Parts: sequence; C-alpha cells; structure tokens
Amino acid sequence: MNSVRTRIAPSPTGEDIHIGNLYTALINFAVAKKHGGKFIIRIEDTDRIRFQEGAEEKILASLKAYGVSYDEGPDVGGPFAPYRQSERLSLYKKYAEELVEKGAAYYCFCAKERLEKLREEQLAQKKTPRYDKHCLRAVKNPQERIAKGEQYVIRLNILPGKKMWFKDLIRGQITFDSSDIDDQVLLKSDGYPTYHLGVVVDDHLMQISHIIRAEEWISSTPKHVLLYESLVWEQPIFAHLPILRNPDKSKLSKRKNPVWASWYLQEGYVPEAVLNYLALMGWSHPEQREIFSLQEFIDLFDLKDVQPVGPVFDIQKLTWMNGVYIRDVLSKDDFLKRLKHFYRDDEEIASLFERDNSPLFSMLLDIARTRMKTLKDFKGLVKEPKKEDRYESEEVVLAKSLSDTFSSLSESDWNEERILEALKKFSAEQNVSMKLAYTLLTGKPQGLPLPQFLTYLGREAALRRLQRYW
RNA sequence: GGCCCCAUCGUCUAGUGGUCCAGGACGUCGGGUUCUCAUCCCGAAAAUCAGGGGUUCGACUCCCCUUGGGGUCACCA
Repeated sequence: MNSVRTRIAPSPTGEDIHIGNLYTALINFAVAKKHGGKFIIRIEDTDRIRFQEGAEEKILASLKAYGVSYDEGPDVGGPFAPYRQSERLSLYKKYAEELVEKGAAYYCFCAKERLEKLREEQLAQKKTPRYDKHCLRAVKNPQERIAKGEQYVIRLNILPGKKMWFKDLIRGQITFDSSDIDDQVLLKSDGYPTYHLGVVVDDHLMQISHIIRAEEWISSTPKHVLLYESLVWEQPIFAHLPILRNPDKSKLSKRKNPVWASWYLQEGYVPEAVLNYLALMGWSHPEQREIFSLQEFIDLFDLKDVQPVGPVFDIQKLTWMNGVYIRDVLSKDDFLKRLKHFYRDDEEIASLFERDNSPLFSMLLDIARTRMKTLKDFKGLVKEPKKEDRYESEEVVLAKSLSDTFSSLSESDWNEERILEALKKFSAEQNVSMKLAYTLLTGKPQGLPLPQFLTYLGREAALRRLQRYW
C-alpha cells in the first residue's frame, strides 16, 4: 500500500475547532505518525453563508497549541496545495462535468420553490424527501440553458435498487441500498462544491489513504463510494469514530458543554492532559493505564481497537486527569513555564514570577501543585484577599490579635516552625479553630499551608494581609 | 417516520466461549496521615453484563428478535 496520509477537514464556521474535531484530529494524527505518514489539514470553506472570518486562523492556532502538528495545510503548504477548498473551485467543476459526461450526474435547473413544494408533498405523504429526477428526464439541452445564464446545480444520478457496501475499520462491513440515497447536489449554483464532491475529489487528489472521521458521516459515505466508483478512483480506507456525547447522550454540543478547544486552555487545562483524556474515548491502554504520553499513545494505538460506542465526555474526569498532569506528570520547570504563560497578562500573578528562582518560590510551587486541578486554580491559592466594605467587630479583634502574635515574631524568627507555633498559640488563646486563621489570611477557610505560605509571603506581606481589617 | 450505527457499575472502560457470583479509573461515601484544604494511603457501596429467545457440555463473550440510545435524511459541513 501507499504511504499513510490522514487528514482532518474542518470548516471555518464556528469560533474555533470543536473538541470533537480535536479528538478526530488526535486520532488522525496518531495514525499518521504511527506509520511514519503525513497528517494534513484541509479547510473546507465551501459554505459561504456560515463562513466565519478568522475561524480558520483560530482552528490552526488551537491545533498548534495542543501540539497536534500537521505536515501539510493552508498556512504551511505542501505538495498538493492549495489546502483551502475555495481556492480549488475549478477542480470540482471539472470532475462534476466529467461525472455528467459519464451519466453519473446531471444538470438540474429546479427552482428553490419547486424543491420546497416537492419536499412538502413528500413529507405530507410521510415519505422521505427526495429529489424526483425531474431535470434528468425533462432537460434536453442543458448547455443552451447554461449559456443563457440560467442558474444550475449538478446532481448525483443514483440508480435505485442497487445493493452496496463499504468496509469500516471500526464497525466492519456496512451495507445499504442505493434506493435510500438522494440525488445529492454535488456542485452548487454558486459554483462551490458540496461537502460530498469536495471531500471525494480532494481526498483522492491529496492521496489520502485513511478517511478517519466522525460517525455522523456514515450515512453519507454511500454517496462517496458511488463517486469513487464513477470516477474510477481507488477507495480509501474508511474508519468512523464514535461521536462524543453530552451527559444526556446526545451529540456533544455547545448548548450542553464547552465545546471549543481553546476554552479548555483558557480554563487552565494543559494540552497533554486534554489529549490524554481524549485518547481514552473509545480506546483503552492495553495495560489499563490511564496516564500516558502522546508518543506512547501513538505507539500503541490501532484503529481496530476503537470501540464503536459513543462515549460521554466527562469533564470531571478530565479535570482529575489535569490535576494529575499538574502535580505528577509535568516537571516542576515545565509546570512553572505553563504557569507563566497562563498568567502572562495577569499583573498580580505575573509579578510573583519575579522571584521564580528563589528557594521560597520553589516551595510555593510544591505546595500549590497538589492543590490544583487547573492552572486557573493557582490564582485562587495565592491572590491577596479583597478588602471588604465592613467587617464584624469580632473579626477585627481576632485579626488584631493574630497580628499582635505575628508582630512578636522578629524578622529572623519568620520561619515555618515559629509561624506554626504562633498560629497554634493564637488558636489556643482565642479558642478558635485553625480555619479562622486561614480566613483571616487568605480570605477563605482553607488554602495553602500557612506556615509555608506565610514564610514565602514574608512577615511584612503577611501583616499587611491582616491590616485590611482596619 | 425511512435508513444506518450502537448497547458491561452514574461516567470512561477491561473482558474476544470456561480463569467473571465481572477487573480498573473518575465520581460518591467511610477511615488514616495532617496547622486548614488538598495530596498520599486504606476501605466501601455501585453493573441479575438492557430484556427475551436460540447455538453450545458451557455464554458478558456467537446468532435472532424486542427494547432503548445515537446518527442521518439541505444548493451545511
């Protein structure tokens, strides 16, 4: 067989790449890398109505941010450029016309009104809406009408009653009857191809070996198979991945779940953790391990092992896994690097990194890591508590008491041991729980271990935190 | 509704005819360590393997039906 070439074909119609598409990208990427092949990005921007400016850039940026790198694509080029369908229009027209010549497709001049009426009638009779091949029979001289400037589309000419099948790497053989397929529009009246024409032409021209896409495409694969047959092109290998689900089992959607890939990054998830979690959708490590590297995944992965069941995307488990990455998988340096990048625009937090090579800062990282599920959690751990408009008089009294206790400690006594003693003394003398000290100093009843954290903060900063009470 | 895909704890899954009165992970609930909260450690509850028929000496594993879920039926992808 030829070399392995896989691809994803996102449409620039949303804010960013959908997490389900990132999943598809991961699998395509893994298959290509495992076999020393190429992974390609092709932008399918044939829907001019839903087209969104900037979406392509966002998609490519997200892919890069996640480390799913591609060998060929619209911005990096490649041997089969261009990789944007809007720049390949003449190609689709050429093949559409070739199909017409072969009798596998035909011109259609039907107005939208006629199609709508037809559709309504069929629906009223409880029949599946289908084009009635009117133009195949009625149009005698299409070239003349085209020459006159009439609007037209090119439709796939499907001969009913034919049993067909294709092989899916994940689900085995899938059979269908050509009678169930509509005479799909292949070339739209605006000269753009529909997905079906575009995808087949480009996958063939770009020598894609494996078409790995989501399950929702299964029902249109017959049309593609027909196209490959009519054009006498070798069929690629098909594999339809399970669709990621909402908790209610419906197709993962933005109404019920955060779906944009960049959202997870903004929320402080690390790319490796997200990819690791995604890898576990429909696939499991041979030794049942949950945490593994991208490289290990690539080495072990095989499309045949993917389960066809649509898994629920469980953000809770993802969050757990992200915590594992933060405290166990990432090296301390790497963790710090991520943190710096994450807070690059946050002055309060970014200023902390000025001390990043002090032993105390290193300790801060250690005590913070085990308490974080996302990078975003860091801020909640270290930020200075807000000054309230007013405090209960008891609180003020206690804050002053704690302040006095701390003040009795000299600068040279400001260490973990002495601070802990002071806290215990305070807690005992005032007959309050330790949680109160946490509230006084961090604004919350729990947080970073005070002896260490206050040592890091320094005596002055610690006292300042208490001073907000008066 | 037609067509197609699917079906093991709440969730992600292991399991490819006997080693399973079903194992792991998340989550949940207890307990231990501890200055709070976490981490870490220990433990528990949680699937009559959707239901019913077969096949077989023997089915979670093979076949059929039912039920349930999902996808798809556009000049959107």
